[in-house]
Amino acid sequence: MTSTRERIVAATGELFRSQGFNGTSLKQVTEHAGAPTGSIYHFFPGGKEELAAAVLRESGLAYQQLFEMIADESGDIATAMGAFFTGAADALEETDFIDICPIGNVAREVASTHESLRVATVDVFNGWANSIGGRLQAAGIAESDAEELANTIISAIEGGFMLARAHRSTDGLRATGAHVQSLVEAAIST
Amino acid sequence: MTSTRERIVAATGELFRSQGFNGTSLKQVTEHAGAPTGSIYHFFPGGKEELAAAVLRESGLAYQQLFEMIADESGDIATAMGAFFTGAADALEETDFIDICPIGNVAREVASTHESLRVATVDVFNGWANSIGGRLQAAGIAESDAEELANTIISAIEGGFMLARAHRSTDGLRATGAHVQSLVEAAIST
DNA sequence: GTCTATACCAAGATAGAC
DNA sequence: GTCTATCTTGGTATAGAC
Repeated sequence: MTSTRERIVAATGELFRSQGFNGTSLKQVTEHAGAPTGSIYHFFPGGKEELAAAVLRESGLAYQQLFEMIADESGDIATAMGAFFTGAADALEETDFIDICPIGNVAREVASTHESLRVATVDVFNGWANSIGGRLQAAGIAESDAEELANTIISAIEGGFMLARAHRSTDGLRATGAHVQSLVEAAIST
Repeated sequence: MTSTRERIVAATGELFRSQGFNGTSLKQVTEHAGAPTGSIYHFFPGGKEELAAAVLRESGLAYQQLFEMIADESGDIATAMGAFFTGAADALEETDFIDICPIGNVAREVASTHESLRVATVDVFNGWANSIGGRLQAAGIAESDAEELANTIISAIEGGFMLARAHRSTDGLRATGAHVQSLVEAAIST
């Protein structure tokens, strides 16, 4: 029993994963969501841009919660990061290399063209950085170092997703996960 | 005295940097290049997709040559990587955050939708990986380790570009450059 | 709040004169 | 090989009945 709004947001997120922002038409959204054209403008009067902002913020939060869950289960942050990469790699393989962060897919498309969406992606990235950075600080890393390391980790994740989708292989992504894990371990032990 | 073909490719590359593949229209290309519509189809009978493939391959090669030049000047590969990140960060700031790798901009847009362009991005990434990996091997790192590290470096570069454009700040990119440099130093010293 | 029809415009691509 | 005019399609967005 999902609401029309939820179906529209979910369908847009899925399409963003495989086609990005400019590559996704609202017609495709309505078809996948099983909703009429008018519903998009009923729930999102600002049209495509407002819909996209909602998709970015909501799926960004979902990924953050996923990370928090993995971090809670893993005990220490270094192995948690490794587990996050492994889980993402598995998900990619299982979905023929499309089930991947829609935020990163859209971020470079809109950074210079849609200011409201650029801001939405930054807000999401900052939320992730706070989440990861907090865990790093809890492991004994100084605040400014933790912040920088968190940003590097996010860079490696998003860049790793890019290479994995291009190569249609997760080998590099898994190796990058191991590199990130060792980087975190080194930062904690110093 | 640039040829029409060169102007078209250059204009498309610039537009890809700020708007990506789907966000760039052929009309914009002709306007920026000062060329008529027909010229695009004269030089690139395959239309937008063939033009894009040429842009990706040619600018990919240009970045590879830029890296080789920096690596030659820097002496050791670890400081070369740091210099590459710093140079990219400077270029970003000087151009209001648009002068950035068009390949990475386009890669995630086309990976699941335009097979010929996906292949073009992979070829470019492999060229970079060989270039960086060769330098790492020359510094004494084993072949398979060098290959994996090269891919992680490329991930960090492309992901770092993404965050820098979203944040409109190069602080994170510079910090990531330092992290990459230390990762390379650690790999060499073991 | 749901749905259909449609307005309006920009996209990629093509034809054919020069 | 250059350029203009145009075809066709598909895009976003809106109007208005129900």
